[in-house]
Amino acid sequence: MKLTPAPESPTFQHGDEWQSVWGFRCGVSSPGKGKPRASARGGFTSPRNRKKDLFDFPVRTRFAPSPTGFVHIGNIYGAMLDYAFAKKHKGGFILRIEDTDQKRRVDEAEEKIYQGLKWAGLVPDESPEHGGKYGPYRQSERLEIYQKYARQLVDQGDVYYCFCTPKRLEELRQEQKRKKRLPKYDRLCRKISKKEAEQRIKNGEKYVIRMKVPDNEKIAVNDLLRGKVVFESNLIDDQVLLKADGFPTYHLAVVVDDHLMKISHIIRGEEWLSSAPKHVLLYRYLNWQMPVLIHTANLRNPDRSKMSKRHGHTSLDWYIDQGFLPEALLNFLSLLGWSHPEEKEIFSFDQFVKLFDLKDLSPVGPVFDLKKLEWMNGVYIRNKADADLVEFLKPFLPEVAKDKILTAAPLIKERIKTLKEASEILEFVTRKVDYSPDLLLVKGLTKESAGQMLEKAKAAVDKYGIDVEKLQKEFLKLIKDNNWNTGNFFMVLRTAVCGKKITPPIIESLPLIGKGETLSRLDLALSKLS
RNA sequence: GCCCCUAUCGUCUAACGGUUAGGACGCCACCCUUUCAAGGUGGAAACAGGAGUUCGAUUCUCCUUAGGGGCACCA
Repeated sequence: MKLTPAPESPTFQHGDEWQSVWGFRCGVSSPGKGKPRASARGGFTSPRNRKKDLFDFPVRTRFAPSPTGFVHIGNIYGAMLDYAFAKKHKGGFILRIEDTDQKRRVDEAEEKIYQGLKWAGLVPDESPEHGGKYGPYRQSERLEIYQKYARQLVDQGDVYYCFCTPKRLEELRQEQKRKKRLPKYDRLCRKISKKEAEQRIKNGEKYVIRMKVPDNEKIAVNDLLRGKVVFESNLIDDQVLLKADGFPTYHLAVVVDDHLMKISHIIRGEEWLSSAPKHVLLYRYLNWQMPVLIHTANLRNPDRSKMSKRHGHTSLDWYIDQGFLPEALLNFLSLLGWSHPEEKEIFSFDQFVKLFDLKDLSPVGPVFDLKKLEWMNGVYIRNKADADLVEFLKPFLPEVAKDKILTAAPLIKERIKTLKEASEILEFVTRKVDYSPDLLLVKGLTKESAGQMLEKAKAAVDKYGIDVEKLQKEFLKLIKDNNWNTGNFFMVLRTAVCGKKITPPIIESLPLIGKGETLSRLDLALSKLS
């Protein structure tokens, strides 16, 4: 059995740096130091001990989503890693639209991707929108390119024409499934001579192009996180590369594009690891240098399944609508599979870019913990200057005037975890919240005593207007003079004015309502008591 | 069915053969306090199991178990 060596990654500096640059050595086991698990598999250097990263070629990463619908939070996670790694090395971050599946294409999806990236601040250097020297960046616009390489592979004899109908393939699969065998193409058309195949094509027969996968080989994939992963070629299907509609499949397109676009590091989800040997084969057939491959763990639902709509909130839009701040979301996401060297939890994205390294990523799929995200978002909200916070708050408080939002900002920033919560906590500002009279009878107060408190509070407001400092003094005096319970007094006032027991500090909230409305609400409360 | 990946508190993670296994979210208690928060202090909470290797394994190897991913003319 022949062993196919793991293809080498792009040019590297020779000598000692090699290992530290790539974080692994191809096919050489590394004794001694290194992340234990990894060193046994391929010899990682220790992230903490590693030398400076030295690249003698520009780092270029790509985010390559399919425009099939909404932007998934996992998309943002992946794009963030791409962006951070590229920027850390002063390299390029490329957006490529993988729209080779006509059936699944959704028109608005591409626009959503641009918006999502913009919101998150992960703006690509090259994209269909921005252009760039390696375009077009939409795969549907690169058809001739794929066809050209498909032709080359035909000429080299590394691929073959296949005329099997989808129906036959389906039946084949069913049969294999029934026999509990590996579902795999039976290579029927591999026997057809090139001449015959070309004749049949001339006759107008529909065909696809499949790659010839060699027998009895071990195909090694070098993954930056997992070291060398070896696959049996016998278990790999003769993958379709060019579909009957002339579009490439992912496997052809991704290899051709990553090479032509000079992508140095392919960062993609772990679901691609199984098809990586196919790509290794294609790089070999095309005689191209293999980029660095890294398969990152997918985000998980609390039940550990791949994060999906069924269980939680996966759409970026949901997070935006809830009022999560982009910097909070990125900070949270950066802590999935990675940790700050000083164990910090809160740090800027710039810090992350500086400290992040692909090699330090954990191969384990992290559960997305919304509670922690909420906490972190709260931290970011609290840390924002009031004037800045106002801008973020405005869309969530369409009925509240800007100056009132500014007044409210310091009162609510310690009480909300998402911007959306502001609308609930400030509900009393724009409307009289209805409540039951019982609510005014705090801790066994009688109607009379509660009424007395409100009468005197009203008199104070009437006299001093909404002057926070004066009211503060006056209310405390009233409490002392009348020998009231401090908590009770403020709670009665709070309920009367806001209609609920949970509000920002009550005196400071009065300016949000104004004198006239405050008096009117106190009157309403008094009438509820009589 | 087959292939591949993975395994530290409930969750996110630190640990690179020798630690009272550290931090964060969440949870509980107390303090502060006009409610709620925020803040402060403290607490409960983990090395999946079994064999090796070693003077010594959370850490290295193997097996088991469990979880995840993949096996399309989808990406």
